Amino acid sequence: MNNVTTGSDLREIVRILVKNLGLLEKSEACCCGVTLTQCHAIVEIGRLKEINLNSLAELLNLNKSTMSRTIDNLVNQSLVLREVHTENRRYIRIKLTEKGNVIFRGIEQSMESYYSNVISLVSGDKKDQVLESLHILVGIVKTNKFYNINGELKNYG
Amino acid sequence: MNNVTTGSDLREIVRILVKNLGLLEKSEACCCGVTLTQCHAIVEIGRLKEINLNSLAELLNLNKSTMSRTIDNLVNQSLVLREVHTENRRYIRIKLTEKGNVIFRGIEQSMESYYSNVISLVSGDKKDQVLESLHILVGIVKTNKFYNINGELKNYG
DNA sequence: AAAATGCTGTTGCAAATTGCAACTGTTGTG
DNA sequence: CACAACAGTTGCAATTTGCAACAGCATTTT
Repeated sequence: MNNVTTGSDLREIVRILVKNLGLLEKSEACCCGVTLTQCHAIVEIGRLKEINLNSLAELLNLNKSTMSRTIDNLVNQSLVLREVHTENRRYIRIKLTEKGNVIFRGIEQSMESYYSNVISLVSGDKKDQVLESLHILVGIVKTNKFYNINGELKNYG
Repeated sequence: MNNVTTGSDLREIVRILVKNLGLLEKSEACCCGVTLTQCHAIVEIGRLKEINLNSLAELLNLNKSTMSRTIDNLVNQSLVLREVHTENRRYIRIKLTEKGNVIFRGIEQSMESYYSNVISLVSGDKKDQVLESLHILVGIVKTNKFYNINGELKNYG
């Protein structure tokens, strides 16, 4: 496997990965009676234990109005608690309810189980290599900038 | 980097990859005045030169009604040609117009350029390893099945 | 040949998602 | 105190999406 002169190979395999994992996430969301965005929100809130609206919107790359309504829905489903921050009343604290936590742990567990399975299918002598490679890619992708067709700079920090 | 006992690491880095690359795709779409779905459609049509509606819908994991309307929009933008298949008049042939091809080539080129850049940032002695690793993962992910929280089997063929 | 079945694609409809802009209420600054 | 800046919410309109019913064509059955 030599002479990597273009990005085509890389693009192709990343395409497949993203597509399959996108489907996986979608399925993961549907199974709990929440939408994909709601699912992402639950995971982020669950990980951070508590967050405010703007931060969550930024994390999920959504408009704050969209985020606000998404939280509405999660509150209505009793999955999320929204309370005014006592020290600065402009902010709200968004947390998971116990019911929300159940969903969250369920998602985490089945994701963990899925990825464990994937790793277990990598032959033993390649596991470290695979993980290292992904780390390398993440390091690059996280800090890399992207120029689109129109020459506009898109930054993905 | 040893003792990979769980899928957590893998999940985390894949998460970041998918998130960043999702953004990339989104940006790529917006820049041409087409939506994300339309952009995906253009790429698939461009690659296959010609395709029918159901196949395209399956490829993009969309309902055929959604697909039909997406094609409507692309036809209205003069990016896509829709004509009845002469041999079997149930089918339609979906192709790119010359204008659509310009967009298509633009997308392909800037994607290629982006991924070339990523690959070029991988240190020389790791390039082969990184590509091999991704191939390994794709092989697994493509054929792997996934059980969600409810124990329902989700198949990603 | 006629009828029945199955397939491809389209449309009516309703629900959900999303972003922009304007707004309310809160905090910090000059 | 007035004013600007900020966090979040809501009105609105556009878009997207899937389900179900439908029309047209092709293949199979009778």
